[in-house]
Amino acid sequence: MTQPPIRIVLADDERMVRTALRAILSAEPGLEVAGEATTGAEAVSVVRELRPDVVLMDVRMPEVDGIRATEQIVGSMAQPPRIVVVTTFENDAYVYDALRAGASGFLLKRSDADALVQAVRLVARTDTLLFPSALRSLAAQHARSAAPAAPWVSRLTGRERDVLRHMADGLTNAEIARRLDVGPATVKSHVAAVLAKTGARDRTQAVIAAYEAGFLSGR
Amino acid sequence: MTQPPIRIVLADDERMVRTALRAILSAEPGLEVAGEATTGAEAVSVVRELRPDVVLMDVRMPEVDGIRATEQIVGSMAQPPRIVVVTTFENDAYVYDALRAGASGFLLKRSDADALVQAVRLVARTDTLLFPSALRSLAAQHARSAAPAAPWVSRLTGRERDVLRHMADGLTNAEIARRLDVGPATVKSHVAAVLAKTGARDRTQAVIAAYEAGFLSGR
DNA sequence: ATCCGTCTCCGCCGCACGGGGGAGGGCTTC
DNA sequence: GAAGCCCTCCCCCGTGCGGCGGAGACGGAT
Repeated sequence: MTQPPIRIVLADDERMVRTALRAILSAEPGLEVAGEATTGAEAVSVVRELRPDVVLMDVRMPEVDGIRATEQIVGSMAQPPRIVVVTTFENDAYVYDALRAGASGFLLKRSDADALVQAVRLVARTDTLLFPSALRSLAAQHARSAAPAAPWVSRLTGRERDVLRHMADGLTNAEIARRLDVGPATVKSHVAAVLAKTGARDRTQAVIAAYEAGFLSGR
Repeated sequence: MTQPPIRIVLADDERMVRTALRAILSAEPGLEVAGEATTGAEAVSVVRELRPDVVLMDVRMPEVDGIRATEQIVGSMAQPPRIVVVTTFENDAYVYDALRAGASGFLLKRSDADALVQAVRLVARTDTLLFPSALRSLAAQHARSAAPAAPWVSRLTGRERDVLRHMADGLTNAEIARRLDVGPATVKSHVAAVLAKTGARDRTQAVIAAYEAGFLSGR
């Protein structure tokens, strides 16, 4: 029943945090802290060298952040370790980005010692609580529409948004005019403004921009 | 340091599975199997009555399946329990549907006792390993594009797919012709075919259809 | 040997679209 | 009260687009 210990690398720029994590994890039978890193870049090289089973990765780190480091590790190793991203807030953006980058799990800094240990043990096993394969594509898909939060969207006037939404429903200018109860010429003006602001050449490109920017999020 | 036990409800139509789960969980200090259910409908009423902390929910169950039961529980209770969906395969569809329904985690049936216990403990804590709030919207978003798998897509010929992809990049017929190294008239023919098969009136509607059908999944 | 689907291309026609430029009324801002 | 922004609407013009009908060439299926 004796198994090889779960080897862990800690990546966090604050010494206090690393010390605390190490203290908790080292006390656990079957867990072993193999190494530490204080920057994202260092994390990548340390992980590549030590080939641990699990990496506890802070999001905020100098130079290269945790997300990017995760990306590089997952992208460059044949059998990358499970990476648990440690974060302070339940910030949505972080979650999506980290999933897309290849993280296997999340841990909030306010979690207690028990949760930490359990999370590490769990994520070290291959197929327990959810994700990698399934969520990877899901996150990738979501990233496209939620990531940039396009700049031009905020520059559209209210009417222009109305018109763009109807354009994205595949309506002609005349149809939009009827829906909005205005003249066709008015719609043309709004369409022209939308094209200018989105940088689109024609209505098709404008609709594409709307989709890519997640402009249609509210249906 | 003594905390109230984590109360669990098991929902699975196979007695063997329930017995096994109960044996494992009951042996653990701090865990308590509060009740069982053998159908989705029964699961809903049992959970509503017992108000457990965690529900282990099988996907395949007579009458109402686990996904639907999860939906009903999460949708009808002010403070719904954490629901862990138990599944045999890493079937993508199940994962997405379950997330959308409000499940908090996943467990494969082949998981060992240890993983089971850890998963339950973990998911019982409020904010440890990821999800609910964050993944809910993510899953909802994904559902739209992954659900139907439009019928017309399979009817497109290879060339028509090429053309549609370029249409969805916002190119004109002339530009597509250059990219594909064919005459403009040829592209027109393909575009006409695409419009007919997608039921679109113009290229804009065709592009919309492509997006809605998740036709652009591969970039 | 025949048929059918696919890919390739042709002409003609009508129209919705988009570009350019302008104009008036209503609103807030300063 | 002048300046700006937004919404509304007008004309003219060129053209990309889509509908219609047709055709030749290649391949696989029967």
